[in-house]
Amino acid sequence: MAAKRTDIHRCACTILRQAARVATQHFDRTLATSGLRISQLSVLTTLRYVGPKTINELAEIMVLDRTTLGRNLKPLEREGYLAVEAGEDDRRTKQLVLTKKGEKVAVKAMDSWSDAQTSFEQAIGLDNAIALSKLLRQVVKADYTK
Amino acid sequence: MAAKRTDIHRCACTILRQAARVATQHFDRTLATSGLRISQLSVLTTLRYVGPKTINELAEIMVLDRTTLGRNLKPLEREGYLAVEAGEDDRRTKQLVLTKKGEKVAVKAMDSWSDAQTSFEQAIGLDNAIALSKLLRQVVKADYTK
DNA sequence: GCATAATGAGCGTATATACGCATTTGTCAA
DNA sequence: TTGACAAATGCGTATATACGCTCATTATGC
Repeated sequence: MAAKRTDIHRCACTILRQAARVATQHFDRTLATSGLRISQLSVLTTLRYVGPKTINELAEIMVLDRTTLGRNLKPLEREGYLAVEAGEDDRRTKQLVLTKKGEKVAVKAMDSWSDAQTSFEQAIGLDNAIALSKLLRQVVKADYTK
Repeated sequence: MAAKRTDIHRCACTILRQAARVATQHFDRTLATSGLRISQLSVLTTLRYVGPKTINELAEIMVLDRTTLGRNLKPLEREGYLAVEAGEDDRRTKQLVLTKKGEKVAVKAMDSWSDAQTSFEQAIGLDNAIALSKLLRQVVKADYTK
Protein backbone atom coordinates (compact mmCIF):
# COMPACT_ATOMS: atom_id res chain seq x y z
CA MET A 1 0.00 0.00 0.00
CA ALA A 2 1.38 3.36 -0.98
CA ALA A 3 1.65 6.14 1.55
CA LYS A 4 -1.41 8.35 1.63
CA ARG A 5 -0.94 11.62 -0.17
CA THR A 6 -2.98 14.78 -0.18
CA ASP A 7 -1.67 16.69 -3.18
CA ILE A 8 -4.75 15.93 -5.20
CA HIS A 9 -4.61 19.34 -6.85
CA ARG A 10 -1.73 17.82 -8.81
CA CYS A 11 -3.84 14.95 -10.10
CA ALA A 12 -2.27 13.65 -13.29
CA CYS A 13 -5.65 12.69 -14.70
CA THR A 14 -7.30 16.03 -14.04
CA ILE A 15 -4.55 18.04 -15.70
CA LEU A 16 -4.61 15.59 -18.62
CA ARG A 17 -8.32 16.12 -19.02
CA GLN A 18 -7.94 19.89 -18.81
CA ALA A 19 -5.29 19.87 -21.50
CA ALA A 20 -7.40 17.60 -23.69
CA ARG A 21 -10.34 20.00 -23.36
CA VAL A 22 -8.22 23.03 -24.23
CA ALA A 23 -6.61 21.31 -27.21
CA THR A 24 -9.92 19.95 -28.44
CA GLN A 25 -11.46 23.41 -28.42
CA HIS A 26 -8.50 24.82 -30.31
CA PHE A 27 -8.59 22.12 -32.95
CA ASP A 28 -12.38 22.04 -33.26
CA ARG A 29 -12.54 25.80 -33.76
CA THR A 30 -9.84 25.72 -36.40
CA LEU A 31 -11.57 22.80 -38.09
CA ALA A 32 -15.04 24.36 -37.88
CA THR A 33 -15.18 25.40 -41.53
CA SER A 34 -14.50 21.81 -42.60
CA GLY A 35 -17.65 20.52 -40.91
CA LEU A 36 -15.61 17.96 -39.00
CA ARG A 37 -14.48 17.79 -35.40
CA ILE A 38 -11.02 16.54 -34.59
CA SER A 39 -12.56 13.39 -33.12
CA GLN A 40 -14.33 12.72 -36.42
CA LEU A 41 -11.36 13.62 -38.59
CA SER A 42 -9.23 11.16 -36.63
CA VAL A 43 -11.68 8.36 -37.44
CA LEU A 44 -11.69 9.15 -41.15
CA THR A 45 -7.93 9.56 -41.47
CA THR A 46 -7.23 6.41 -39.47
CA LEU A 47 -9.60 4.45 -41.68
CA ARG A 48 -7.94 5.98 -44.72
CA TYR A 49 -4.54 4.92 -43.42
CA VAL A 50 -5.30 1.38 -42.31
CA GLY A 51 -8.03 0.50 -44.81
CA PRO A 52 -11.40 -1.18 -44.12
CA LYS A 53 -11.67 -2.51 -40.59
CA THR A 54 -14.30 -3.88 -38.24
CA ILE A 55 -15.55 -1.81 -35.33
CA ASN A 56 -13.53 -3.80 -32.82
CA GLU A 57 -10.37 -3.56 -34.89
CA LEU A 58 -10.66 0.18 -35.39
CA ALA A 59 -11.52 0.72 -31.73
CA GLU A 60 -8.38 -1.19 -30.75
CA ILE A 61 -6.24 0.88 -33.11
CA MET A 62 -7.70 4.18 -31.92
CA VAL A 63 -7.57 3.27 -28.22
CA LEU A 64 -11.29 3.83 -27.98
CA ASP A 65 -13.95 1.79 -26.24
CA ARG A 66 -15.74 -0.17 -28.96
CA THR A 67 -19.18 1.01 -27.87
CA THR A 68 -17.96 4.60 -27.97
CA LEU A 69 -16.65 4.17 -31.49
CA GLY A 70 -19.86 2.48 -32.54
CA ARG A 71 -21.86 5.49 -31.43
CA ASN A 72 -19.38 7.99 -32.87
CA LEU A 73 -19.86 6.42 -36.28
CA LYS A 74 -23.48 7.50 -36.50
CA PRO A 75 -22.92 11.13 -37.62
CA LEU A 76 -20.23 10.05 -40.08
CA GLU A 77 -22.49 7.39 -41.55
CA ARG A 78 -25.39 9.81 -41.74
CA GLU A 79 -23.27 12.29 -43.70
CA GLY A 80 -22.13 9.52 -46.01
CA TYR A 81 -18.47 9.80 -45.03
CA LEU A 82 -18.19 6.11 -44.34
CA ALA A 83 -20.16 2.98 -45.09
CA VAL A 84 -20.91 0.15 -42.68
CA GLU A 85 -21.03 -3.13 -44.55
CA ALA A 86 -21.87 -6.55 -43.17
CA GLY A 87 -18.88 -8.89 -42.97
CA GLU A 88 -18.89 -11.62 -45.62
CA ASP A 89 -17.03 -14.38 -43.83
CA ASP A 90 -18.24 -13.59 -40.35
CA ARG A 91 -21.70 -12.12 -40.35
CA ARG A 92 -21.31 -10.83 -36.81
CA THR A 93 -18.81 -8.24 -37.97
CA LYS A 94 -19.31 -4.94 -39.74
CA GLN A 95 -16.71 -3.55 -42.09
CA LEU A 96 -16.12 0.18 -41.92
CA VAL A 97 -15.23 1.63 -45.30
CA LEU A 98 -14.26 5.21 -46.07
CA THR A 99 -16.36 6.57 -48.94
CA LYS A 100 -15.15 8.84 -51.72
CA LYS A 101 -17.10 11.65 -50.12
CA GLY A 102 -15.53 10.90 -46.78
CA GLU A 103 -12.05 10.87 -48.22
CA LYS A 104 -12.64 14.17 -50.00
CA VAL A 105 -13.89 15.83 -46.83
CA ALA A 106 -11.02 14.42 -44.78
CA VAL A 107 -8.35 15.51 -47.23
CA LYS A 108 -9.82 18.98 -47.37
CA ALA A 109 -10.02 19.20 -43.59
CA MET A 110 -6.35 18.36 -43.35
CA ASP A 111 -5.52 21.90 -44.43
CA SER A 112 -7.24 23.27 -41.36
CA TRP A 113 -5.74 20.52 -39.23
CA SER A 114 -2.29 21.55 -40.45
CA ASP A 115 -2.96 25.11 -39.30
CA ALA A 116 -4.19 23.91 -35.92
CA GLN A 117 -1.23 21.61 -35.38
CA THR A 118 1.26 24.28 -36.38
CA SER A 119 -0.25 26.92 -34.12
CA PHE A 120 -0.34 24.39 -31.30
CA GLU A 121 3.37 23.74 -31.75
CA GLN A 122 4.04 27.47 -31.85
CA ALA A 123 1.98 28.08 -28.72
CA ILE A 124 3.88 25.65 -26.50
CA GLY A 125 7.09 25.38 -28.50
CA LEU A 126 8.06 22.71 -30.99
CA ASP A 127 10.47 20.94 -28.65
CA ASN A 128 7.81 20.83 -25.97
CA ALA A 129 5.25 19.49 -28.43
CA ILE A 130 7.57 16.69 -29.43
CA ALA A 131 8.42 15.82 -25.84
CA LEU A 132 4.74 15.91 -24.95
CA SER A 133 3.75 13.52 -27.72
CA LYS A 134 6.40 11.08 -26.60
CA LEU A 135 5.18 11.16 -23.01
CA LEU A 136 1.55 10.82 -24.05
CA ARG A 137 2.36 7.73 -26.08
CA GLN A 138 3.85 6.25 -22.92
CA VAL A 139 0.66 7.03 -21.03
CA VAL A 140 -1.36 5.26 -23.71
CA LYS A 141 0.87 2.20 -23.82
CA ALA A 142 1.56 1.84 -20.11
CA ASP A 143 0.19 -0.98 -17.99
CA TYR A 144 -1.73 0.22 -14.95
CA THR A 145 -2.74 -3.15 -13.58
CA LYS A 146 -0.06 -2.74 -10.94
CA MET B 1 0.05 30.46 -43.91
CA ALA B 2 1.98 27.47 -42.70
CA ALA B 3 3.18 24.83 -45.15
CA LYS B 4 0.68 22.05 -45.61
CA ARG B 5 1.52 18.92 -43.71
CA THR B 6 0.19 15.41 -43.95
CA ASP B 7 1.41 13.76 -40.76
CA ILE B 8 -2.02 13.84 -39.21
CA HIS B 9 -1.42 10.51 -37.52
CA ARG B 10 0.77 12.55 -35.19
CA CYS B 11 -2.04 14.91 -34.25
CA ALA B 12 -1.26 16.47 -30.88
CA CYS B 13 -4.93 16.70 -30.01
CA THR B 14 -5.76 13.10 -30.85
CA ILE B 15 -2.92 11.67 -28.78
CA LEU B 16 -3.89 14.00 -25.95
CA ARG B 17 -7.46 12.73 -26.07
CA GLN B 18 -6.29 9.12 -26.17
CA ALA B 19 -4.11 9.62 -23.12
CA ALA B 20 -6.94 11.39 -21.31
CA ARG B 21 -9.25 8.45 -22.00
CA VAL B 22 -6.71 5.91 -20.78
CA ALA B 23 -5.93 7.87 -17.64
CA THR B 24 -9.61 8.51 -16.92
CA GLN B 25 -10.38 4.80 -17.11
CA HIS B 26 -7.51 4.00 -14.79
CA PHE B 27 -8.54 6.59 -12.24
CA ASP B 28 -12.27 5.89 -12.48
CA ARG B 29 -11.73 2.17 -11.96
CA THR B 30 -9.53 2.76 -8.97
CA LEU B 31 -12.04 5.24 -7.57
CA ALA B 32 -15.05 3.02 -8.26
CA THR B 33 -15.51 1.92 -4.66
CA SER B 34 -15.73 5.54 -3.55
CA GLY B 35 -18.79 6.20 -5.70
CA LEU B 36 -17.07 9.16 -7.33
CA ARG B 37 -15.48 9.60 -10.73
CA ILE B 38 -12.26 11.54 -11.04
CA SER B 39 -14.18 14.35 -12.76
CA GLN B 40 -16.49 14.59 -9.77
CA LEU B 41 -13.75 14.26 -7.19
CA SER B 42 -11.92 17.13 -8.84
CA VAL B 43 -14.97 19.37 -8.44
CA LEU B 44 -15.35 18.53 -4.76
CA THR B 45 -11.68 18.89 -3.90
CA THR B 46 -11.33 22.13 -5.82
CA LEU B 47 -14.34 23.55 -4.00
CA ARG B 48 -12.87 22.35 -0.72
CA TYR B 49 -9.60 24.08 -1.52
CA VAL B 50 -10.88 27.43 -2.79
CA GLY B 51 -14.07 27.68 -0.72
CA PRO B 52 -17.56 28.66 -1.92
CA LYS B 53 -17.58 29.98 -5.48
CA THR B 54 -20.06 30.83 -8.18
CA ILE B 55 -20.44 28.59 -11.21
CA ASN B 56 -18.52 30.99 -13.44
CA GLU B 57 -15.70 31.35 -10.93
CA LEU B 58 -15.29 27.62 -10.42
CA ALA B 59 -15.48 26.95 -14.15
CA GLU B 60 -12.70 29.48 -14.71
CA ILE B 61 -10.56 27.85 -12.03
CA MET B 62 -11.12 24.36 -13.38
CA VAL B 63 -10.65 25.33 -17.03
CA LEU B 64 -14.13 24.05 -17.79
CA ASP B 65 -16.86 25.53 -19.93
CA ARG B 66 -19.36 27.06 -17.52
CA THR B 67 -22.31 25.21 -19.08
CA THR B 68 -20.42 21.95 -18.75
CA LEU B 69 -19.74 22.58 -15.09
CA GLY B 70 -23.36 23.56 -14.55
CA ARG B 71 -24.52 20.23 -15.89
CA ASN B 72 -21.82 18.25 -14.08
CA LEU B 73 -23.09 19.64 -10.80
CA LYS B 74 -26.43 17.87 -11.07
CA PRO B 75 -25.31 14.40 -9.85
CA LEU B 76 -23.27 15.96 -7.04
CA GLU B 77 -26.20 18.09 -5.94
CA ARG B 78 -28.57 15.13 -6.15
CA GLU B 79 -26.30 13.09 -3.87
CA GLY B 80 -26.08 15.98 -1.46
CA TYR B 81 -22.35 16.46 -1.88
CA LEU B 82 -22.71 20.16 -2.59
CA ALA B 83 -25.35 22.82 -2.18
CA VAL B 84 -26.30 25.48 -4.69
CA GLU B 85 -27.34 28.66 -2.92
CA ALA B 86 -28.62 31.87 -4.44
CA GLY B 87 -26.16 34.74 -4.22
CA GLU B 88 -27.04 37.38 -1.63
CA ASP B 89 -25.50 40.48 -3.17
CA ASP B 90 -25.99 39.52 -6.79
CA ARG B 91 -29.11 37.47 -7.26
CA ARG B 92 -27.98 36.30 -10.68
CA THR B 93 -25.22 34.22 -9.15
CA LYS B 94 -25.33 30.84 -7.45
CA GLN B 95 -22.89 29.95 -4.73
CA LEU B 96 -21.55 26.42 -4.75
CA VAL B 97 -20.89 25.11 -1.26
CA LEU B 98 -19.34 21.79 -0.31
CA THR B 99 -21.51 20.00 2.25
CA LYS B 100 -20.29 17.98 5.21
CA LYS B 101 -21.38 14.86 3.38
CA GLY B 102 -19.52 15.96 0.27
CA GLU B 103 -16.36 16.66 2.23
CA LYS B 104 -16.53 13.31 3.95
CA VAL B 105 -16.95 11.46 0.64
CA ALA B 106 -14.18 13.45 -1.00
CA VAL B 107 -11.70 12.90 1.83
CA LYS B 108 -12.45 9.18 1.81
CA ALA B 109 -12.06 8.99 -1.97
CA MET B 110 -8.63 10.56 -1.68
CA ASP B 111 -7.27 7.25 -0.43
CA SER B 112 -8.21 5.61 -3.70
CA TRP B 113 -7.02 8.63 -5.63
CA SER B 114 -3.64 8.30 -3.91
CA ASP B 115 -3.39 4.71 -5.09
CA ALA B 116 -4.33 5.68 -8.64
CA GLN B 117 -1.86 8.54 -8.78
CA THR B 118 0.95 6.41 -7.37
CA SER B 119 0.36 3.55 -9.79
CA PHE B 120 0.16 6.06 -12.64
CA GLU B 121 3.56 7.43 -11.66
CA GLN B 122 4.95 3.92 -11.42
CA ALA B 123 3.53 2.94 -14.79
CA ILE B 124 5.20 5.74 -16.75
CA GLY B 125 7.97 6.62 -14.30
CA LEU B 126 7.99 9.42 -11.74
CA ASP B 127 10.31 11.66 -13.74
CA ASN B 128 8.11 11.26 -16.78
CA ALA B 129 5.01 12.02 -14.76
CA ILE B 130 6.55 15.22 -13.45
CA ALA B 131 7.71 16.30 -16.90
CA LEU B 132 4.29 15.48 -18.32
CA SER B 133 2.45 17.58 -15.76
CA LYS B 134 4.69 20.52 -16.51
CA LEU B 135 4.04 20.25 -20.24
CA LEU B 136 0.31 19.83 -19.75
CA ARG B 137 0.18 22.98 -17.67
CA GLN B 138 1.77 24.79 -20.58
CA VAL B 139 -0.89 23.40 -22.91
CA VAL B 140 -3.60 24.67 -20.58
CA LYS B 141 -2.06 28.12 -20.20
CA ALA B 142 -0.92 28.69 -23.76
CA ASP B 143 -2.50 31.21 -26.10
CA TYR B 144 -3.71 29.68 -29.36
CA THR B 145 -5.19 32.82 -30.91
CA LYS B 146 -2.16 32.95 -33.17
C1' DG C 1 -34.08 57.79 -13.36
C1' DC C 2 -34.29 55.35 -17.36
C1' DA C 3 -32.76 53.11 -21.53
C1' DT C 4 -29.10 50.21 -22.83
C1' DA C 5 -25.20 47.38 -22.24
C1' DA C 6 -23.02 43.78 -19.72
C1' DT C 7 -23.07 39.76 -16.77
C1' DG C 8 -24.58 35.12 -14.59
C1' DA C 9 -26.92 31.26 -15.44
C1' DG C 10 -30.22 27.78 -17.81
C1' DC C 11 -31.73 25.21 -21.78
C1' DG C 12 -31.80 22.98 -26.49
C1' DT C 13 -29.06 20.40 -29.14
C1' DA C 14 -25.35 17.50 -30.63
C1' DT C 15 -21.50 14.79 -29.83
C1' DA C 16 -18.18 11.96 -26.78
C1' DT C 17 -17.37 8.45 -23.37
C1' DA C 18 -17.88 3.87 -21.25
C1' DC C 19 -20.01 0.21 -18.26
C1' DG C 20 -23.28 -3.72 -18.03
C1' DC C 21 -26.47 -6.57 -20.26
C1' DA C 22 -28.60 -8.72 -24.30
C1' DT C 23 -28.48 -10.70 -28.99
C1' DT C 24 -26.60 -12.82 -32.86
C1' DT C 25 -23.27 -15.67 -34.86
C1' DG C 26 -19.24 -18.59 -34.92
C1' DT C 27 -16.25 -22.37 -32.90
C1' DC C 28 -15.16 -26.53 -30.76
C1' DA C 29 -15.38 -30.52 -28.23
C1' DA C 30 -18.05 -34.51 -26.46
C1' DT D 1 -24.65 -33.12 -34.16
C1' DT D 2 -25.42 -30.45 -30.63
C1' DG D 3 -24.58 -28.09 -26.58
C1' DA D 4 -21.46 -25.01 -24.37
C1' DC D 5 -18.47 -21.38 -24.83
C1' DA D 6 -16.50 -17.40 -27.20
C1' DA D 7 -16.67 -13.36 -30.07
C1' DA D 8 -18.82 -9.08 -32.46
C1' DT D 9 -22.02 -5.91 -31.98
C1' DG D 10 -26.19 -3.27 -30.19
C1' DC D 11 -28.74 -0.99 -26.58
C1' DG D 12 -29.95 1.18 -22.01
C1' DT D 13 -28.20 4.25 -19.04
C1' DA D 14 -25.40 7.80 -17.08
C1' DT D 15 -22.09 11.23 -17.33
C1' DA D 16 -18.98 14.70 -19.88
C1' DT D 17 -18.39 18.36 -23.19
C1' DA D 18 -19.47 22.76 -25.45
C1' DC D 19 -21.81 26.01 -28.75
C1' DG D 20 -25.72 29.21 -29.47
C1' DC D 21 -29.67 31.31 -27.72
C1' DT D 22 -32.54 33.09 -24.04
C1' DC D 23 -33.84 35.05 -19.58
C1' DA D 24 -33.15 37.48 -15.37
C1' DT D 25 -30.49 40.78 -13.04
C1' DT D 26 -27.03 44.20 -12.50
C1' DA D 27 -24.19 48.02 -14.03
C1' DT D 28 -23.66 52.25 -16.76
C1' DG D 29 -24.14 56.29 -19.49
C1' DC D 30 -26.79 60.30 -20.34
